Amino acid sequence: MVSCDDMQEGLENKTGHQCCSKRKVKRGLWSPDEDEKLVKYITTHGHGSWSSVPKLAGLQRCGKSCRLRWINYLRPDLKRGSFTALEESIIVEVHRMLGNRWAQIAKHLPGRTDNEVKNFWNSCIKKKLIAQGLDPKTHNLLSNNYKHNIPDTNPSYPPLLHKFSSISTFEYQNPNTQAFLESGSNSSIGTVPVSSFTSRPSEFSMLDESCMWVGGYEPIQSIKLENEQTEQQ
DNA sequence: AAGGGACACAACCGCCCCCGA
DNA sequence: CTCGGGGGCGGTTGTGTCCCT
Repeated sequence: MVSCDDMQEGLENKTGHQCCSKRKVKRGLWSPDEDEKLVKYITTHGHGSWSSVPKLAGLQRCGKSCRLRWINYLRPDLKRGSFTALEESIIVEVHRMLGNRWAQIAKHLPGRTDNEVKNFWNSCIKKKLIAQGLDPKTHNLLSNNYKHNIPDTNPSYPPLLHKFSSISTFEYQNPNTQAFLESGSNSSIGTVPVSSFTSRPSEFSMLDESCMWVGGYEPIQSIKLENEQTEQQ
């Protein structure tokens, strides 16, 4: 049996990152002791240059490995646990607009990492979309021939969308906020500046000018909605 | 109880971009 | 302008766990 470290020893100077090519680095799962060292160092000093973190923190790891461990697992502001229906709907909607730009998508989900979103997409959402007869890449309908081979195993899909039966007022600090209007099962039918948003669509989602999701969490703008309800599309 | 398939999640790889020398 | 290093990102693989047979 060849251990990961043994294999790595042979490969060390051929592959891997340049930042760790000069040092013997450990790979694989992080031990609680390593986690503790990394957390202790970063909370005390900040990460600064990641390439120097392992040395200064007393770790035999690559700087990139430290960065990844911190960002994906050790960061104190991480939200653990299952994705909520709202988070899922945000992922689907943003993915439809941006594609596989996981880091961008993750920015719409405070406390979630790009890796987490990517894993959730690949292990869960992708299958749900396919089961619904939707192409997970384009979000368009798949061909009938393809759909016929897909079992109807996910009657609960599509994900929950916020549905507003009426809108009384919008109060925006930022007039550039965009509303992405939805109509039935169609994709977004257009974007309009919210300041001129006078119709009352039953379903919509909004992004501000920096593409931050407005409806998903603590709103940037003050939005007053009447008769808000959440239901299956 | 054992084994093997499915699944979720952690971690790594390799490429690209940016920035400073 | 060019080059090299650092960091960010998406794709992929590895590993542990659960569940079914």
